[in-house]
Amino acid sequence: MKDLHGTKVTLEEVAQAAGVSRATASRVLTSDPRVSPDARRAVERAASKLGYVPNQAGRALATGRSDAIALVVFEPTTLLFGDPFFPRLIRGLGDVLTSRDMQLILLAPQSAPDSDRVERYVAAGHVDGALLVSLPTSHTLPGRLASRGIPLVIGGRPTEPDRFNYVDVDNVAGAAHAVAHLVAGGRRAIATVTGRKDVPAGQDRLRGYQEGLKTAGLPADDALIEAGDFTRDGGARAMRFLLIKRPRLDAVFVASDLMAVGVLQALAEAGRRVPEDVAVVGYDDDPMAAGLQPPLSSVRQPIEEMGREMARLLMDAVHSPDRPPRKVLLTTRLEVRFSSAPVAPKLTGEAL
Amino acid sequence: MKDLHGTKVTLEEVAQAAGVSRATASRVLTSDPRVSPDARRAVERAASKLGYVPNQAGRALATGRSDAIALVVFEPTTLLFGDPFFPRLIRGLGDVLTSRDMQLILLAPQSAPDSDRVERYVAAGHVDGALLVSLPTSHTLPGRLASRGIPLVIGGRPTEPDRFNYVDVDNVAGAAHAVAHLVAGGRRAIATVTGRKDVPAGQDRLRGYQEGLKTAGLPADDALIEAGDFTRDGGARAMRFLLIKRPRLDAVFVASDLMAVGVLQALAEAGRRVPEDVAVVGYDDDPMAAGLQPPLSSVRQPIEEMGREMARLLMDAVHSPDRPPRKVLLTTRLEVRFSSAPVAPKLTGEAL
DNA sequence: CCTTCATATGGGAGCGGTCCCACACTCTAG
DNA sequence: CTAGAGTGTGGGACCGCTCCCATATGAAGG
Repeated sequence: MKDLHGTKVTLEEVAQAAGVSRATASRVLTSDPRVSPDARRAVERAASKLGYVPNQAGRALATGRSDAIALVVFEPTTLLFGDPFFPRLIRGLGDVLTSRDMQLILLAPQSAPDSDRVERYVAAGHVDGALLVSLPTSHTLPGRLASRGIPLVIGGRPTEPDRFNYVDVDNVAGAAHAVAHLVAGGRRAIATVTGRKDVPAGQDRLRGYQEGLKTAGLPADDALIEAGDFTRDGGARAMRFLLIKRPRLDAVFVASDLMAVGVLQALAEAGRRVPEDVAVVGYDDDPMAAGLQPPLSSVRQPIEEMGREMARLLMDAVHSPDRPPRKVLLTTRLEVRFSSAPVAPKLTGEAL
Repeated sequence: MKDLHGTKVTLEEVAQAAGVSRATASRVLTSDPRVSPDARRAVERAASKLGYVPNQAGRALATGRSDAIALVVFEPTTLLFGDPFFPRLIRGLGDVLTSRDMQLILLAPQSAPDSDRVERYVAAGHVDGALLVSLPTSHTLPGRLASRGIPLVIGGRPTEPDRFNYVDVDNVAGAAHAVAHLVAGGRRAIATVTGRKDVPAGQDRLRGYQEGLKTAGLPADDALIEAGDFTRDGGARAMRFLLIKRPRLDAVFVASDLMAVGVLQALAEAGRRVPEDVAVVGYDDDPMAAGLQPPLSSVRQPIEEMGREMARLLMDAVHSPDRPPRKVLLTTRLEVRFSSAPVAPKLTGEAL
C-alpha cells in the first residue's frame, strides 16, 4: 500500500519508527534470540511498513560475507545454453543454496581478459566462494584464487587433484561400462567419437573406452577413434570420418548425447541402420535421448547430485576455510534403449 | 610471483606502501586526473605488487553504486537453457556492458517466492538496475521495483507501455509479413501455432497473423488457430490438432522455430510433404532453422541489437534517473528458405 | 535487603572505500 | 614583492550495517 518512492530506507529509520536502537533492530533482522517479543514485533511491523530491505553493501562490509557464490563456467555462451548439463547442475546447486539463502551468480568467461575479470570479481568479495566447471586442463585460475584464500570447489577432475576440493563422476567406469554393454551385445568393431581432449571428462571417457576394449580382449585401433568437440555437427563430422576409415565398424560409443544426434544423422545419411548395422551408445542421458529415432542408449550421470555435492562442499569450505581439500566421486548408470540392441542371433547359433 | 596467501589487502596498506595518503591512492584507482605522475606510479606499483583488488562492499557503500545490473528472466531453467534467444541477447548486452566494465547478473525466478527474492536482491543494492525479459502479462514486479526507484528496462511490450522503458521487436509486422509471404506463394488455408498467450510476443504474433490474413482478404477461421507453448512437443501436439480440425490446410505460421521442429515432425508423421502439401514459416531464425529438413523459412529478430539497445537504455536510466520512459521498436526480417516455397504453378496456368 | 546473575538494550567502534574541504606549495601577473 | 590562481595532497566525515562492550532492569538467592 504505502510505498516510498525511491527513498532508500535505512535501519536507523526502522529503529526510530519502532522506538528502539539501531542495535536492537539489527538483532531482529539477523534473528538474534536476545530480543524481547515486544521489541521484535515493533521492529518487524516498522520494517514491513517502511518496505525496508537491508543494504547489501553495508552488511557485507560489516560481516565480511556476501551470501553469494559464483558458478564459473568455462564454456562459450552458445554451448552453455545449448547443453542440458547446466540446468540440471544448477537445479542441484539450487536445492542446497536456496535453503541457506545463498545467491548463485553465473559467470562465463569467454576469453583470457574475461578470466582476469572473474578473478577480480571474486577477489573483490562479491562472493564467498566459487564453483569452477568445465575448466580447461591446467588453467591457472584455481591456483590464483586459492592463493588469495578463496574457498573453491571444482566440478570434474582438476589438474592437481590433491590441492582442491572437487566432485567428479567416474567417467572412466561409465565409458568402460558402455563398451562392455556393446561387447555383450555381440559387437566387435567398436568405434568412439571422443569429447574435447582438453577437458578431463573427454580424456576420461576415452580412457574408459580403451579400458573397456582391453577388458573385453579386443584390439586397440586408433582408426576407430575420432575426435569430436561436444557439438552436434562435430559428432556428425567425426562419424563421417569413421565411416570412411573403418566402413565395417558395428558400434560407436559417443562421448555426449548431443554429438550422438549428429552421429545418428551421419549414419542415416550413409544408409546404416541403427541398431541393426551399427549400435550407438551416448553419454549424459539427455532428456531428448529417449525421444530420438531410435531411442538412444546413454550413460546417465547424476548431475543434480553433483550439483548438490558441490554446493555442500563449498558451504563447508566457506565455513571452515582450513579444512584440507576433499573429493567426491559419483557413479554413473547405463540407460539401455533400442539404439544398442544386440545383433540378431545368427541362425546358425546353438540355442533355440 | 609474490602472492599473499589469503590476506585481504586494503587501500590503506597500498597507500602506506606507496608512501601516500589513502585519499591519493584512491584517486589513482578511480582515475582521478588530479594526481602527480610520481604518486600515480608509486601507487600503481604498490597495488600490483600487493595484488590489491578494491573491496566491492566498501566501494559500493561509499558510492551507492554496484557496477552491476541484473538480467531477470521469467522462464523455467530448462527453457532458459534450451532457448537460443538468450545467448544472443546476452551477447548483445555484453557488447555494451563490458566496455563500461559492468557485470551482468542473471536471475531466473522460478516461482512467486523467487520473485520476491529478486525484488529484495535488487532493492538491497546488489545491482544498479534491472533488465526484465519474458515477463508474464501483468506481473507486478516491474511496478514494485519502479516504486523503489530502481532503473528498469523491459524486453518486450509491458502491460503499461507508458510507464516503463522498453525495447521490443515489431512482432505484429513480422508475423503479418510471414503470412503475406505465404499468400504470395499461393497458399490460402493458412493455420498458425501460437506462442504462450500470456506473453506479449505470443499475443502480438497472433495478432500479426490475423492482420496478415485480413490484408490478404482471407477469412478468419478460429479452427486454424492452435495454441502452443514455445516448446517442441507443444508444437507437434498443436499441429496434430490442426490436422484433425482442418485436414486441408496448406500452410502454417509457427510462432517459434523450436515449435516448428515439432510441427515438421508432426507433418512428417501425417505423411504431409513440406513444402509441396504444406508450407511452414517459423519465428526466431534459430541457427538450426537452416539445417532442418527442409530448411525452414523464419522471421529473424535482431536479438543482439535488442540486447544492445536494452543495455544502452538501462545505462541511460541509471545515470539520469529522472528521464521519462523511452521505447525502442526494432524491425524483423524474413529469411526465406525451402519450407515455404510457392505451390507448383497449375499446368493449366497461363504463362509458359 | 543487598549481592549475583541472567537478560534486554543502547552506545559506539569499526568494516573499506570515496570525496569534500582545507592546506601547502608553486607559478604567474600586477 | 605580494596577491591571486592553480595544483597536488592529507585529514576526516560518511555510507549502512554488525557486533563488542557497558549498562539498566528484574529475578533469584543468601
